[in-house]
Amino acid sequence: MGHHSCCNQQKVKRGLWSPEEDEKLIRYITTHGYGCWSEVPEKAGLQRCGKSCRLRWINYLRPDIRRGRFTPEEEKLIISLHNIVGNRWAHIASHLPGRTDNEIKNYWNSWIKKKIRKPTTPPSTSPQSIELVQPRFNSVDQLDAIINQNLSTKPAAENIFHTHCPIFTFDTGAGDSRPGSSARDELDATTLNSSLWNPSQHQDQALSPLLNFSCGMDSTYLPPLVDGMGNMVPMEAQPCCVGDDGDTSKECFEKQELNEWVDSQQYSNLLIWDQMQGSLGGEGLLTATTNMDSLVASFPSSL
DNA sequence: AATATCGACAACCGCGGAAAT
DNA sequence: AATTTCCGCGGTTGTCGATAT
Repeated sequence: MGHHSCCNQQKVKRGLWSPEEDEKLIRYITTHGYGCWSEVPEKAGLQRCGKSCRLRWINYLRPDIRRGRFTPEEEKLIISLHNIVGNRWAHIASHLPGRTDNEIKNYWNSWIKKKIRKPTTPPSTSPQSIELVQPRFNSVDQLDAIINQNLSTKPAAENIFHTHCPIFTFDTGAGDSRPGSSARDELDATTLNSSLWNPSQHQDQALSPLLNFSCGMDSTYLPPLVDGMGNMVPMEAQPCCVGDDGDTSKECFEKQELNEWVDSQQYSNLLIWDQMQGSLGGEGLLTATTNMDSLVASFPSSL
């Protein structure tokens, strides 16, 4: 009974690692590599269970670990990813080189505490980073459900970026989506700028599709436009999710540009949600979701 | 000045599923 | 084919110096 625990040896040390233990583990892993954690303790001369060794190496000792405070870019990415995939820390960490799931999880939890501590903080005094996590339009639960369902029905999908469901944000034109700006330049440099998707078709810059998670992101976060065989898949043959970064989208919405754009698209499925409150304090689409809700509600349950 | 609380970080635990036997 | 072992993940607790009471 209870023998399934990994730490059932007689002499198992627990708690914080000493420098000597670190030394032993580093020496062993750097010379032998790792493949079987369960045999590491014995071979490295450590009174630990393999699980503890793995954790220590992955989260602290491995050479390519990245330390220090999160950069603003990393924070934004964490928030954006969490908005979509929730508490999938390992998945989020996979998009932040050198960061571990544990670190991100700790960071998020302490952040949430901060947020809960002062639920009614005046905007003038609240840090911007806290404003950024103010979500989002009221059907986000539906969004999560749809995305989760989509993930679970695609066996090869490791994460959302490896599904056949591209996710885009579009900026509404106040800033980086202007022609010649960095975001547009970045867009043009990606595979999105192909015969399948021509940004120049969208003369209204307010509706130009951008990379995931607002402006300035690395192109590696682009969802693939290939199927499982490596063949290009026409955009209109794929389900598509579109998000907005929120800065000036209310204005866009009021001008009906968004609805017109949506109507003009040929995606088999189109989902729109408000990704986060804009950095400029814009109210985003979450304040005008009449069409959002109907869009979501009209989704085929198979998606 | 002593103690309680906080916050950032480190580590542990059980679980589900993969891999091995 | 069934059972055991192992691995990775996410929730949770532990540690300890800093800060507040």
